[in-house]
Amino acid sequence: MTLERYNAPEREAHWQQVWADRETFKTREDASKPKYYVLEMFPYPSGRIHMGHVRNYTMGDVVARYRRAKGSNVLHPMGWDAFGMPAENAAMQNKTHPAEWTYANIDTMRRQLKTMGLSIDWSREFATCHVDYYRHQQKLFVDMLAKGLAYRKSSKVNWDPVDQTVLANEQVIDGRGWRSGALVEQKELTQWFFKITQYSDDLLEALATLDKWPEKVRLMQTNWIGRSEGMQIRWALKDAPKGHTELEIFTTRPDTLFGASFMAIAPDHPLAKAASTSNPKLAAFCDDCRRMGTSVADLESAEKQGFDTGIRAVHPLDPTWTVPVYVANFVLMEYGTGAIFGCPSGDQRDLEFARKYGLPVIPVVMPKDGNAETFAIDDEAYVDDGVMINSRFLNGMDTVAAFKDVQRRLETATLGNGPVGTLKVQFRLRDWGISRQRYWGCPIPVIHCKSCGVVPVPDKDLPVVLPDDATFDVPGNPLDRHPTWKHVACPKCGAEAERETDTMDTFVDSSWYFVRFTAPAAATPVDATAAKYWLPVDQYIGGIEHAILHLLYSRFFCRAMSATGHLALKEPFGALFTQGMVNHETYRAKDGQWVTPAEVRIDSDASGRRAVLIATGEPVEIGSVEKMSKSRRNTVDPDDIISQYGADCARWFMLSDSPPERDVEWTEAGVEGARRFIQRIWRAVDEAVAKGAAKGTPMPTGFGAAGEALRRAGHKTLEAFSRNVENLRFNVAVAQLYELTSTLTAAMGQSEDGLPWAIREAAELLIQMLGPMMPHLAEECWARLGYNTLLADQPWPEPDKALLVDDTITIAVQVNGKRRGELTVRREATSSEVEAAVMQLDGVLRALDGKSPKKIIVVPQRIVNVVA
RNA sequence: GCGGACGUGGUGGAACCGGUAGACACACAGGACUUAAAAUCCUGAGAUGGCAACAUCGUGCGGGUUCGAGUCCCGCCGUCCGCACCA
Repeated sequence: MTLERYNAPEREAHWQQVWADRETFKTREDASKPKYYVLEMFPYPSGRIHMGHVRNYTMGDVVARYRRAKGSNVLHPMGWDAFGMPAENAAMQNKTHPAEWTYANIDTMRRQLKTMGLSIDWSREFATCHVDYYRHQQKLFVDMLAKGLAYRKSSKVNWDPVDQTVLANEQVIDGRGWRSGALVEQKELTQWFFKITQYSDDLLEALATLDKWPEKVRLMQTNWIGRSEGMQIRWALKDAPKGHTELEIFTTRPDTLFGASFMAIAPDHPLAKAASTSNPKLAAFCDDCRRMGTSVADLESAEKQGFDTGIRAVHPLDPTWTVPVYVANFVLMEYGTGAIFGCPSGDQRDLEFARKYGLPVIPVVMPKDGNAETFAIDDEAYVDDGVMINSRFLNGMDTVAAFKDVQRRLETATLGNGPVGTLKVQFRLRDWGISRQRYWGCPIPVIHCKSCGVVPVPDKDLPVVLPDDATFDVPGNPLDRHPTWKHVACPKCGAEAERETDTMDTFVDSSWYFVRFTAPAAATPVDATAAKYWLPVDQYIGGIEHAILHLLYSRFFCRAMSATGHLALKEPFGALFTQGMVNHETYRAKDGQWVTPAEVRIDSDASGRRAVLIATGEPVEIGSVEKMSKSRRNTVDPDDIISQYGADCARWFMLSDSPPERDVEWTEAGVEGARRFIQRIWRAVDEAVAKGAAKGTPMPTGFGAAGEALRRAGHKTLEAFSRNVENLRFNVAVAQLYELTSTLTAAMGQSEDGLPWAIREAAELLIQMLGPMMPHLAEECWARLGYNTLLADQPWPEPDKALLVDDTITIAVQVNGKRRGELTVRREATSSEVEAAVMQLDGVLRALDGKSPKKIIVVPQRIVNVVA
């Protein structure tokens, strides 16, 4: 055979050029077609693309190309999540500018992505660090401010006293700053927040409508929002500082009120602060508690600690009963009212606290089948529902009835200015703090004026542009220390004023980029017509690591943008798919150093696999399979793979074997397998051109057995493949193409009237199905099959329904549930026909051993079970 | 601690709604072609016993429902993930 091997790198460059020249993937608004918006989470321009990107964008590209062929008008854009800390860190280390570093990375990564042959409309590309993007984000901010969706409040930050800078949580390692190693302190700063809690209920309830999201993600968001129903109850205080006549707490268990033995308030609670002024020991205790907060690591093991304030609280259901008020380290100011009542018998934390400080433990709920005389609490609280005991008028009720009874009594009782207790829904969700004391982010467009206060930058003065000439040689916020940038006149009164020097969290940038893609050049943040046509995103694909924050913030932004008139949409992503990670074996040399896969050669035989260093032949230890990471040096550079084997090979491997939601292990052997398959397709098409009918030959009137079988295989594969791609079951779809290829190859070894036509048909179907997965090879084969059109422009073939159902079928025959043979019958065979045929089978007769069957269960077209 | 997912050959994984377990691929073994190798093609293979036909066992473990269970139910064991003092 003189057929040359398919030269992937060379042909891939060719087809990428053809697509670019013809603007094949440029999206045009076309109301005559149904729209389909496919989006993969846009990358952070960290330097180079990695295999995770390759997997993510391959999956998205299969969907995009498939939908396009199916007749949808597809939007498949790409951009850059380009603001963020790494650029600023790089600037400090390398004495460059964050913009320079970022744009250089974008150029590299764009070039890399283009070698993947993605069907992306590159004309819509943008980077969030460009003023043409963030100017619109500033407009959104100003509008949210006007609507009360953005506000300022005092909040704690991690403060590095040596570097004099604010640290993100991930920059705090074991309670110390990641650069300076100094002990991190908590510092109060006034910061900007988005009022996401305004939509707590809506964000929670709308999860039910997202039926094309993974159950896991919806559950994670449900837990994150954390809705709980309970009561807010006010207790009168005795011996309290002036002005503190009562204490309000939140509880989900008002039914256990008679089990109360103490009150506990957060160290930051106003009552704690008031009591501290006259009590130095208490003040010292509160300070201790605050320091504990910094080292999140040992929070888990932190012991319950409390301090008796001397204040007493009056039980709301018995004015003669008082309990002590403690400050406790486990009560959070941010949740509920920052105060609780302690019921040790019904809550494990309260129990530990009570045991430590010798407080009473009164059992108030026992299991339904419990004995009130003997039921006691030892070292485990009883937290389940049950029957009330030791609770006066509640005794004998179940917990639900007791809740209602207490609610009725507290709502009618009054204290001070209103009812003692009110029904209340609490959420775990907190407002979203967006202030970052950094340079490389979207400036928050407000001005602080001594007389006018916080003044939003007027629309006519937008955008607030980052100054190019910031310095990065010392820690701290470059915007704040810039000599001129922050000094401006107040837009209201004209007096000297200062710009806000905080920039926005980069999660803000990624909370609406998918909207901007629908009209990336619009003069306003959103083009209403384009947004209405394209949104919501039909299929969003990305990593599970964004299951909570990014997706929740984007859902919030849709609501906020709708409230400010920019959008009319609640949910941004109709369907979500979370893909697994790319893993690789790890290798360690004798000296314990990690070794990269590129430096290692694997030899394997029946006795196992061994790894050696290519350079020296020295043996290398094969370690566990881990997520690709720089620290373990088990990464494979997509550039190397693509330049050596081609993009199609990398794409095909990513889609094969592992289900897309699960982790995939990148292996050299697997890549070799993909490469072999590419050559196999190449040869098969060559053979099909030689042995198949000429292009455009009319269909023969009849086919022999081989032709008929090949046609059925082709159409059945088409039907199943399409279904699997639609359900993103790429690994199964891939297996089907392997199978069809084998069937086609085998058929070409035969000869029969009509078979050449069937061969051409099967080859064409195979190539068309291959199109979304290995687009370059498919174009090449399409041309070889005699077409001068682009495969990328071909409509998706429709299976011939008549070929999907067989006239005769083979079904399994069981005796007592054990398979004893099989039976080939007409598809429409009646149960009695099947029964009769079954009783002729050797295997059945042998298994029956002369006995006659009790009954025969016939499941049409499925199975027969003879019960003896 | 709470919540969730998963557990199938040597490996990755298939198996629609409860109906022939192991598709497809990798690795392996044998064969063909070749002076040889590479490449390619063909064949084999869950385990045990048997020359074979075939039989028995087999989807983490133990029970259950069913004519029939990888799939459904109950109880364990293991692995992974998320949240974590949320009152």
